[in-house]
Amino acid sequence: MAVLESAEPEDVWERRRIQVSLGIEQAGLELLSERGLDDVTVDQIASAAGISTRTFFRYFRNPRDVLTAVPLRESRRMCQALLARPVDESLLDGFHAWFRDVGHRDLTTPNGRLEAEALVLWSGIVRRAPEIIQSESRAMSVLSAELEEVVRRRFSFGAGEDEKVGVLSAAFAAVIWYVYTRSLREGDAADLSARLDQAFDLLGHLHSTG
Amino acid sequence: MAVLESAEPEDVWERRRIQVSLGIEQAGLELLSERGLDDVTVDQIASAAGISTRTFFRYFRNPRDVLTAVPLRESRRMCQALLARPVDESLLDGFHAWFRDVGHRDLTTPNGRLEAEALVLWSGIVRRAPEIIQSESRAMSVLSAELEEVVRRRFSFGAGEDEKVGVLSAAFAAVIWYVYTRSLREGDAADLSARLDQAFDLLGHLHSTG
DNA sequence: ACTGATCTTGGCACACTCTGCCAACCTATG
DNA sequence: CATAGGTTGGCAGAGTGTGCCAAGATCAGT
Repeated sequence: MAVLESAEPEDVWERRRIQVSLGIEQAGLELLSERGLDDVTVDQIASAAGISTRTFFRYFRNPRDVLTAVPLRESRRMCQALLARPVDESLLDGFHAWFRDVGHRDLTTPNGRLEAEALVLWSGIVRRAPEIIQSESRAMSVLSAELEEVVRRRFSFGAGEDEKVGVLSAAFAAVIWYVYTRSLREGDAADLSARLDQAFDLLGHLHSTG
Repeated sequence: MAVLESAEPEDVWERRRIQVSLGIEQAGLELLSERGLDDVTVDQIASAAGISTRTFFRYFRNPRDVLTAVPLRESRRMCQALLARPVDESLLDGFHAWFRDVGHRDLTTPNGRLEAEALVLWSGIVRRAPEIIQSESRAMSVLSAELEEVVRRRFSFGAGEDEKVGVLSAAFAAVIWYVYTRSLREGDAADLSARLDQAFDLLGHLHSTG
């Protein structure tokens, strides 16, 4: 399965910014992973990434945003992947495909490797400190907004149905996020697929349960 | 010694803390309302509330948390109200009742008035700066957790069905939050009820839409 | 190459955030 | 009052975050 490649930046400046950003992310995630969110300073991340403190703040607002950058990127990628899939495929199958392929991402490029490693580090941090999930819920909020375009197409909603699209996207995002983070805490990768099925089945039969 | 006072409504220290907290909230919300989140310092809130900066940090971590305290309290109250309702009532009817009664809260007590005023100020702030909603999404995450007890009872879920409870609570919280904040931005109070009906109807017929 | 337009960077100054510590103070209860 | 349990304000100090500016990188067009 072809992995979505971020548009090749023609611009040298853009490429450099991505490079620096990923460097900060890697250094930051490693520090966060070994010391915890409250015991890592910006100075530490900056010097580990080989940049000045001043420059750190040009890329991230604080160490927590380094953490949140990971689910934010995953959300964006997932929605892009969903948009590239056939519109008559069920949304659930789309999610299945994404979570199945997530381990198969393109590791031949340096950035691909860095992003894969970032996801692993993020997962470990969240697994060891589940209370962080709440502060990461901004990512779910963004996922909800990004899902709207996907939902609009899959369900063939028209122009005047923005609110329906929003409601469904919010519900899907919440369920996806809940199941994903719960699997992270107490399951293995294989669980995720079954849990997703169960969750969507439950949601799809709401009329009969209450 | 610490056994007998459990029946006591509130001891003096607790009452005082609530008083101070509401004072900070009121002063903070007024400042946030007129100046915006980025132009209010802790010093300003503290002196407006008549306390020291040091004391502010004993009640809130930062000005933003003053804002988030409002939806957090509303969530808690709503879940408490839902738990007090008949278990055979539909959840949607429970929500309707809550949002209908929210304007009828007890204004005969000083704290009741302060809380009502806080909600009005919060609504105004969110309406004028909708981008704040994302940072308030932590409140939705908490709502999801608090709804679990309600969902467990309403749907008569058993001991081994925690994940189902979590999924439904997450979905309901997301939908409630979406509809509520959307109504806030572009509707009037009467809209909320109809929008809720529409949203739950949509959710209840997921099996037929996709 | 040279020049200028454009962009990024690091260092500095400065205001603000947040916590540990401690002496002072309030409120019971005996 | 004496004592215990609790809250408060001030202060020191580390850390956060931004405006500003000089220095350096990149890449036209000349």
